[in-house]
Amino acid sequence: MEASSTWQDEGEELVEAGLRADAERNRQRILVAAEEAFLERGADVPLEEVAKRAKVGIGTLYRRFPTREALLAATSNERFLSVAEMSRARDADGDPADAMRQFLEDLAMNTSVYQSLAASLGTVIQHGTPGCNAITAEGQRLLQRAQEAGIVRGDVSFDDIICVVSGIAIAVEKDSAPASRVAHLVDLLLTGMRVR
Amino acid sequence: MEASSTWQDEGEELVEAGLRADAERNRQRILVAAEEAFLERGADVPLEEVAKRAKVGIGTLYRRFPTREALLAATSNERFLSVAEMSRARDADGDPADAMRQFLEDLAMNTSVYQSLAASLGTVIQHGTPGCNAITAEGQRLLQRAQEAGIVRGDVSFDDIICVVSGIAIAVEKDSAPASRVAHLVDLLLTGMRVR
DNA sequence: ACCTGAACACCGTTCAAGT
DNA sequence: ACCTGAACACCGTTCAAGT
Repeated sequence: MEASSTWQDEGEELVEAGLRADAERNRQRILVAAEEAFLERGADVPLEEVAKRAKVGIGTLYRRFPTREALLAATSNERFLSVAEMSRARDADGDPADAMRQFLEDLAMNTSVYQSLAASLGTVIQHGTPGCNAITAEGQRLLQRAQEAGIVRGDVSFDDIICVVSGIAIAVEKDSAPASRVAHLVDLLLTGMRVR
Repeated sequence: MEASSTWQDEGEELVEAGLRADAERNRQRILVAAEEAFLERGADVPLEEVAKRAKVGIGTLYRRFPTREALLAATSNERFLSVAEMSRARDADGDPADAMRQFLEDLAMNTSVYQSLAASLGTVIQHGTPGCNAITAEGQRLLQRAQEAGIVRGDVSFDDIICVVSGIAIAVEKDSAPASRVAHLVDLLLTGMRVR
């Protein structure tokens, strides 16, 4: 998945290596337009509308983002990066269990920013963007540390967690009080993971 | 949701009341065709193909099943009924915790029979068919008994359960070893619900 | 009351022509 | 190398005409 593309961090922006200047400019405009369109109309918004908002031809959009998931992964990139970073910062001086809880709540909340993004979290998370990689790395790190500390059962995998977080995010998309429901469901999951 | 339609149980078959004989015949053929098509091609199969297999006009399909979810609820009806019935039978002489575990595993497995049915479990379950009602009733009964016995936390709702079961079913749809994974994830959920 | 399928609308995806 | 948008394919949904 996107194995051939490489990424460069330039300050806040994510830039794909080796693109001609005009192509990179178009790419950024597509990302901005997609973010807007996803927020207003959900992850199912017609890609034609994204192209129209970005003022590029539909072919250009397909050239950069061959699938809807690739586009979703790209627009989620910054959000995912910040979730991972906040988690790393928190974990330095806090309780591992609290760090895990907060990480999962953040992930679930950030997976329900667009209507119907949650259903494809499992696919999106494997897209190899820096944000996706950061989430995976941080999640696995927290999981391993918690397991070593005996706080989490040994038979729980990161995959299991992603699956249940998807379920939580799906439920929350249709919910009126997202935040408290997320907290409740994450609590359920955490208790489930804890060794008896 | 289908509030105006009434249902009659006639042996194994579910028959909608007040339909002309030819209409009821068509309805049954749509159900058979839909079941086949969903199994072979997933819950996303074009409705035109279902109509073609049933040898009815597409308009007839829309007349009986105004939405895809209504059709999914109808084809899932027998499966859901049998899940609820098996659960009731089991519960009579067994351990309440085991009854709950088996019920959740059955529900998750039967929610992943068609590719991409799981994503709409939350919507489908509210469709008022006998099967959906039976699942809801049985689930709530098991939950209440388990809570009264102090086996399950008091702050868990049936909604919470449906949500996590959806997540499990979604994960399992894409999985190669469904049965064992379902068991593992249900175990996680159950431990989560248990009072500490 | 019910059935049919043509007609319309909408969206995804490709690709020939152009810079 | 990159962009464009017409063209094609496909699917959902409605509705006038028919039994």
